[in-house]
Amino acid sequence: MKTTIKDVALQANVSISTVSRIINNQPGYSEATKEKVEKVIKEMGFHPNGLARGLIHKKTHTIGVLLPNIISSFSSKLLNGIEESAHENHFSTIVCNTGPLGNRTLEYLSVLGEKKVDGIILTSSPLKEEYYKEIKALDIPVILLSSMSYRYSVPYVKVDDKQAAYHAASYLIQNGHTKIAMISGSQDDELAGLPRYEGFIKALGDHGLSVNENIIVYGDFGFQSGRTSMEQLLPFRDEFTAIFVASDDMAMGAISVASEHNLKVPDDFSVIGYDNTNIAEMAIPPLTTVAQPLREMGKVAITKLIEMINNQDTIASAIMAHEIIERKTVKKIIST
Amino acid sequence: MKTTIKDVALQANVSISTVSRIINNQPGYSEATKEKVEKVIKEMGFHPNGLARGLIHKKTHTIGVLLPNIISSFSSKLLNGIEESAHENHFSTIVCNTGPLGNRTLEYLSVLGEKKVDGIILTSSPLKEEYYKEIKALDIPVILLSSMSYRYSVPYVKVDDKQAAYHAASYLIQNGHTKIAMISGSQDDELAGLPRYEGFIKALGDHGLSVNENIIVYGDFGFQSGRTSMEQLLPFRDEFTAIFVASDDMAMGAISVASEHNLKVPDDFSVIGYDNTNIAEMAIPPLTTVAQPLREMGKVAITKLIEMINNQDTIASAIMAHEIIERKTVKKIIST
DNA sequence: CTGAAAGCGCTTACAG
DNA sequence: CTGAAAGCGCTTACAG
Repeated sequence: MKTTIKDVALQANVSISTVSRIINNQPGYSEATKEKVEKVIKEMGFHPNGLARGLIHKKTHTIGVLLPNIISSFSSKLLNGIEESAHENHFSTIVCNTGPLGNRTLEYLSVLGEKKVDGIILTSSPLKEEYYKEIKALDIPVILLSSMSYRYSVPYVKVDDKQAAYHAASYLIQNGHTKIAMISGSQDDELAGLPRYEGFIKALGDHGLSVNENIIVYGDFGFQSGRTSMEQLLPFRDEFTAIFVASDDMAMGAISVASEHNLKVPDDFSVIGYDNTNIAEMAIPPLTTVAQPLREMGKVAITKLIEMINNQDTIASAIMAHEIIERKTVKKIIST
Repeated sequence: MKTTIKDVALQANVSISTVSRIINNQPGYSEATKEKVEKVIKEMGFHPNGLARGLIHKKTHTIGVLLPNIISSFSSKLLNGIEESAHENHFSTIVCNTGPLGNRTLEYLSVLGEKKVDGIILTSSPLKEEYYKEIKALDIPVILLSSMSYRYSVPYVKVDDKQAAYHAASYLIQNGHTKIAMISGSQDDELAGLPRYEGFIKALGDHGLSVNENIIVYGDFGFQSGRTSMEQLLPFRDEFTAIFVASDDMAMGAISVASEHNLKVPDDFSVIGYDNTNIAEMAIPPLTTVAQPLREMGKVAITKLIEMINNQDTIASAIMAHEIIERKTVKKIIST
């Protein structure tokens, strides 16, 4: 039997109210009773029941985080920032792995609703109408992380993917590359696929380069699809000197296929990735890539979410700065 | 204002008790009232309040998971198995990143206590006396994952590290290597440092090989320490043909330093890692390593924990099978 | 088949 | 400074 506030009150010979005041640092007791009660609390190892408190305050100090792929280095870093910042603010975080396509999102939303979380972070996936409706019905503050919605006005924190891709391509161009391939995500993917593709195309255009459709191929951001994408690119080997790859994992896949064909990066061609996951720095040679401040983004999301929880009102979104991390996979080319 | 059971009762013109019976599938109402009430529930979008339920049942259907390093691929895989299996069993999981040395463990234990989680999984860190005491005081079932305790009788699920290390070394020996270096974790680390070291030493002994202290160096399992360890090994370059590295991250560090010195794996020396993290398969060449069934281990931990939650009694521990994943970093040597 | 009442463990006016 | 009572949103005997 866990000891309750009643047990403490009995033992200390005071009322429940008094014990409550003391554990909540509210005025209304003498120093003497305070000491007496605190002694009993120590002795009995009393911890107030969070459920009872939550029931009264309508606050659980718990937030729910929905992630499509908990196992990826990308999600881990976001989660790391979220969890750390949540803990600093005395919030616990419930993780929900919604699956690759976010299939379990609705399920999780419903349990988060019953558990009365104070807020929800939806990461890396589009805000579908059904999600939005459920969240509205639940009447819980939400923030989108590494995602956004044109349709619904929900605050978000993310990087500008189009701009980041634009910079990645520009970086290649500044290093003398004019024939540039791309391994892109699907154009159906409004979050990470399309915008990176568009940024790439725009950079080429702005620098007076033409687009060569032969050397734009599509994967799903995963290692394996990087491999197959590279195989599609191989026949056009002499049409490019560099590749912009929309994820580090795909970049690693591409490089490993190249290496199997005795093609060396960056000597035979340059590569710039996207994400700056752990692998990027461990790769041989270390991968030049576009970094998103993932931990930082997680922290900002929490800060904003808590603000929403405390003052009901809407909050501005944040576009976080990306950065190109120069490592060893892009070679400066002297124009021929 | 969220709608409560009272609102539903009022609207449907029945008592609270009846509504309660209906949402809990308990006998005691006519088909007619059931339909009426369910209609109202839909209309009002009523979801029972989990806090109130938890207060009564003394069950929250929530478990707490303590991880020392949420961001590592190792922890992510464990967490993935845990979360998936928890969700299947209708449990939510609160993640707690205790920090590299588990410094925040006590803090988290206390909040998990207040939140009345039904069970706790402590992963990858030793069960210190203070943790054990707190957990006992909280009176919540615990299971150790990728960890164990000699001192306290707490169920655990892990791999036999000593045996796995023994196999890794034996694998090298079977491939003709007789001069084998090791990059180990600290011998002060009873969980992953000492046992892997011991398994390595025992394998050498059992195969009649002598131990060369020059080529046993110590890191902290991280990429950087793999780099510095390799630098310590370099002066003794001709005293080994293979290295057993106690983590994949360190193996990657070692290989990258080697590559900077124009040493190629496996042509110049072989490497076998430990963990089978994502990087292992993305590496060039892909890393031969010892795999732990991490997702599976997470699932087993949940299964056992839930069993403990339901029938108070103690549970047997599980030693999971490890496996050597043969990839491309170990070369068969023909004895000279 | 249905409802009134007590209770889960707390907090918060209210009264003294 | 202190306590009795009502209430947070439910469930569960108990009575009818």
